Amino acid sequence: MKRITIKEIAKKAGVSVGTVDRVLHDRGEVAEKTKKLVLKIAKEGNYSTNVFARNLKLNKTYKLAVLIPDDNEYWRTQKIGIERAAKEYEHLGIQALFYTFDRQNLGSFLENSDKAIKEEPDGVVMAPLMGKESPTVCARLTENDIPFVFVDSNISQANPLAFVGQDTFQSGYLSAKLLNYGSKKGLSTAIIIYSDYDSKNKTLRERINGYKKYYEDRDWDQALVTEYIVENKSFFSQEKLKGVEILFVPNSRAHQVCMDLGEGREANYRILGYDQIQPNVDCLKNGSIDFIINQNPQLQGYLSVQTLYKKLIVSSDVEELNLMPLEVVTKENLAYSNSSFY
Amino acid sequence: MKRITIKEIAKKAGVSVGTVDRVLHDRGEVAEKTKKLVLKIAKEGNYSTNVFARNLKLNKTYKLAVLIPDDNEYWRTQKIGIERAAKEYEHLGIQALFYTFDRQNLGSFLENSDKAIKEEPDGVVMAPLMGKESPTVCARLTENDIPFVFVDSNISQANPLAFVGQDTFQSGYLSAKLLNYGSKKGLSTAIIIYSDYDSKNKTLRERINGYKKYYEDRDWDQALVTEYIVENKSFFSQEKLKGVEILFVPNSRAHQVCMDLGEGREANYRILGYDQIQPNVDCLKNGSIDFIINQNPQLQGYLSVQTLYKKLIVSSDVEELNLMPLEVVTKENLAYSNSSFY
DNA sequence: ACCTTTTCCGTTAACGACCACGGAAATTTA
DNA sequence: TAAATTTCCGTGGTCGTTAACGGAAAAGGT
Repeated sequence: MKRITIKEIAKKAGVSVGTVDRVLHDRGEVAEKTKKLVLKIAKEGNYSTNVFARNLKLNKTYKLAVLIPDDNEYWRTQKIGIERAAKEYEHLGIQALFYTFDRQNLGSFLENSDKAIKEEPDGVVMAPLMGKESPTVCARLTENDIPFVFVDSNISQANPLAFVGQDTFQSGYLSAKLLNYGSKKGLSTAIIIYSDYDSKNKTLRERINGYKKYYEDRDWDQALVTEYIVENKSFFSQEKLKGVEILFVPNSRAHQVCMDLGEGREANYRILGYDQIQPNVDCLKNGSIDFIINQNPQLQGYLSVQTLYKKLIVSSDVEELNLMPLEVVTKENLAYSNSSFY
Repeated sequence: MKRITIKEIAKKAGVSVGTVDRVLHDRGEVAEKTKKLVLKIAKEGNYSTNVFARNLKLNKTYKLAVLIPDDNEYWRTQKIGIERAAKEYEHLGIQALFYTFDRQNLGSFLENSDKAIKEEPDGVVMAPLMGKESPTVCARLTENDIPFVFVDSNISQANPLAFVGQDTFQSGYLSAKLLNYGSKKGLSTAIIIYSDYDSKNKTLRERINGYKKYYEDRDWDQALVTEYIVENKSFFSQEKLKGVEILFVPNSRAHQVCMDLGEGREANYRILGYDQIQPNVDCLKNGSIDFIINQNPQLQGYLSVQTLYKKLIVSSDVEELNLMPLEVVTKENLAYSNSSFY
């Protein structure tokens, strides 16, 4: 079905292309009557702007500000995905500018977000990790009509253009299923949380809740699952893990657990952790970790840019919710979830 | 970094844009000396064609011929992915034309592929399921300079633009890991193959090989794994499955196995199958199937079109190997691998 | 009635690539 | 040497959209 062009609309409406353009862009200076006529004809003719002509004329480079941390492999992988997309869309006018911040340092977040906004970007990719301050930044973006996409974490009230990430609660639920496979009454579980910044994380909480819900749904003894806040490795030399069969590590520190356990003791437990980072991969390979749930950080980064590309350049509708699959990584499918981008 | 335009090249070289254009398109009618000069300047200026200007001028709709089966939910889901991508890229000039064929009927494949090629498509998405005849079709496409992308199965010798699918061998290997979780010496396994057309499948064979390799790598007793060709449900009333702990169904028929077992007997086995089709999903939900390995058919379809879009319209490099993750689906992450596109 | 302001609309020149057309200069042929 | 080719190259129009600019007509002001 052929689309009508501005010129054709102009002819049908008996006006000039300038007028049609003013109507379609709501630039004013056109009588109500002609406006209605033009809109009617445009609709009937199935008008949609010609992406090629539009961008050729505008000849614009779209600046995307990327507001994420850069302090570990997970975020560096996100960055790689973003850079990959940016490169791919480079000659279509996409340009990514990074404003990496330090999660421990609120000032660094505020400073960088401020710098980012001052640059007047056309779109923003951000990780809304700062519970209180992120909404403020989003408010400023909304005010300036700058579309923004969340990666990793979501704050749906902030009304982002899209969210790219994972369902954390469900990932905990799935973890319980995997780890308890073959058991009829549930296995004794220690949830290991190192007492660093990650322990206050909202994501962490939801994963744990998901895990516990699995036991609840099966009427298994809730006492089987215990949370431990670990200060240092001396924890593991105590007798706390006696009788425990499962170690559930709801963040990327599973490799740390293996190391701190020492002396091949990790073979006594079923262990599941998060994020396919190198130290975890090593543990998967040598068999000390059984499962890793991967969040596909590279794909997240890639999709966040792709979403903004679609919005800004192609002006097409975008998926508001891009949930990454709960990707189960084991020693056996490691190579493939690694080599494959998707 | 700004890219040089044709006009700028012309100016620098002291020739007209027409000449530059002839050089860049190798249309001849230009002296060797000027040709070299133009190419040098183009290279130095980091020239690449402006996608917007190019497509505006050409104003072309690219016909993509899609040569796949349509006989089950898996392929219909592939089709949905393709349609989704086609719709998304519609106003960029992409148009998908379907030539669905019947896998049982060689004539239908030949007829449809012939029809497809006669339409002179700009690109082709195909499932090379016909071992002997697919290469012939590919040869014709190569002859006519029509790029083609394989989905689901690969024949790398045919030199496709890209392959979108899964690593079948590894998926079998992973299946063995999941099903034997918690066991130290391997569990007794029956591989169930219904004696229909699927049984001759190459994909099927590779999955089984992967499964067996897992036992081999662990020095488990190979006799633990037995293949059964099943004619009909009477098989299950015999005593063949006595002592068997695992049922590995290397295709999408796991639901059939559950049904044919009957009387809740499926609860006695650990069962894994392939493809997240509705009957399998139902079995996952009621707990009769433990794991499904999903091949992400919708994503496959989507990516195959996206690949051709990149090649034809954006003229960018494309990923030659797009391996889908070995997505493990359980009752617990079902909703999410369902609702999520990626 | 005349001047000023506002409202409304048409004209036009890009954006970069593409290619048909024609024509000058160089080369070959008669 | 003139005519006929061949080689090589420039011109100009087009794709659809955008937006600056200017101008006519209508409305308002004195």
